[in-house]
Amino acid sequence: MPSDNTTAQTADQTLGQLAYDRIRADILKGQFRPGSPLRLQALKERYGFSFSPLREALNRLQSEQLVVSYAARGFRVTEISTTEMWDAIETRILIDCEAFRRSIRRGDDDWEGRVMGSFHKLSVCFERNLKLGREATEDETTQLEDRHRAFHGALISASGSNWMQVFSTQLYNQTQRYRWPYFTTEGGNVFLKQSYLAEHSQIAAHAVARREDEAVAMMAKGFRRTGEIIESLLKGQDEVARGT
Amino acid sequence: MPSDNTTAQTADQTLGQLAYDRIRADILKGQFRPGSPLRLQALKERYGFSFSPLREALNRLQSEQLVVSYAARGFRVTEISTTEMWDAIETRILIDCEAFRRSIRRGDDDWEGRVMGSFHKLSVCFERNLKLGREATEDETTQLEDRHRAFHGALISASGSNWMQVFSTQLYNQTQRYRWPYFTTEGGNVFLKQSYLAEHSQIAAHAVARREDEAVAMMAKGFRRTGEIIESLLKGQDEVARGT
DNA sequence: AAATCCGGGATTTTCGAAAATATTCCGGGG
DNA sequence: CCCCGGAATATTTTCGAAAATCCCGGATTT
Repeated sequence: MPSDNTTAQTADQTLGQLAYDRIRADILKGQFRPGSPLRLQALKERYGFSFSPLREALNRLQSEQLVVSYAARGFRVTEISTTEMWDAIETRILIDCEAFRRSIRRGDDDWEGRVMGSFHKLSVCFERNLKLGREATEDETTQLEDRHRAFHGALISASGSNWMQVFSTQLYNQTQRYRWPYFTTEGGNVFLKQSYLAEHSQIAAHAVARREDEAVAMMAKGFRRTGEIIESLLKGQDEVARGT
Repeated sequence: MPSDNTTAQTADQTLGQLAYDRIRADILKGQFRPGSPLRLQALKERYGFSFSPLREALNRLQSEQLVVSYAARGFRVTEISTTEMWDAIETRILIDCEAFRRSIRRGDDDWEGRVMGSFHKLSVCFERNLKLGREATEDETTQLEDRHRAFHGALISASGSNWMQVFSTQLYNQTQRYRWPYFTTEGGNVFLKQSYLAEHSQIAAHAVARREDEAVAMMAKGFRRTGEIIESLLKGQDEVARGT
């Protein structure tokens, strides 16, 4: 059922921007299978936008490597693979760690405020989802994911580099594609463990204490650990699928 | 006078792709002043494409930070500034040097072939333009620029990282915006000097000899030197403009 | 049997105009 | 004289349909 866009257009949101936001969110949450075609008719029925704003969105997503386009054959969701994941992770380590290092050197009180503030919000949400006693709803999971993103954004927010910011966001989006499926498995969110929160807490502490090397090393280690966990889960899944 | 697009569409080029290529090339060559609005009517008259392919192109360029869009107020060419330039350069150093290092470690004979081959083509073109005895035409300058780009692409072509490739290209585009104006000044191409060619020659030599640290250090130094030259030229230009 | 060559339907891409939105200009009031 | 509405104009955004292209299946040829 298409949503109602007639009332939208509040503020400065064009339909194209709205379509972009929604399709991107859906790709990041795996609503479209990697590699599957994004047919305009289907998107029109799903979202209620007409072709123009949809194409606008898809073209932007193409530049961000979330979709690929084939001349006169339309768009597809970009494939995922372990190799691609590690490329995104290692490149993110390169970018984020450098941006983090610079932020630790240059960050002022405002930066410290953003780091501790966003950590607090992450922490509160984390504990809340942890104590639910049931599966988290999509909204609850989305909120946690958003706060996690905001925290990492805050860490590097005093780097002074626009480009690192842009690239970091792009890579965060990519890696979210790999993480999200495991937020919503039967056994609950794989990453919803005290050890994860503790790790983030230590990163924040190192950051504001200006322990550059410790902070950066811990960040890199965290990224790699996440990659390893996902890799092992992916592998297990493959074996199940293959019946081995 | 709009160009004739009726015969185009050879191979798998859509009009949108064509528009993207041409507008991007024109932005990189400073055909549109930084900060100036890109009006659809004007673009339509200039290129002969209708709105849809033009918007398609602009949306893609937006994601690459070559244009900025304002909701319901259209698109503008992204501004340039010394700060922005240094951000692009320093970020490119981060990306390209790491990708270069990995290529030096992992590159096989094919990679060496690409490095030496593309250097040769650059070198030939360089010498040719140097001996012209007159101002280079736009085509001659474009050829030199393309081969310079190809050489830097070859250097990092064995990094094994897609993402670094993508980011490197994006940053190369950005920095070209700053370099191109000085390819075509009255006194001739500022960068058309033997010392520049010699530097690139040494980088290639270090690369195939697998002298990792020397190669990478020289690359970083080259990027920074270019930045300094442009900065001083920009400053001088400002003073002229201001009449000091 | 494999390869090639059509049609028909599905899909994307492009167009031109309508709708929505911004910008400019002008006259009136403070 | 300057500031504020408000119509007229310019521009962007969106729509729906036409044109171009692709895809699938069946018939024909080798």
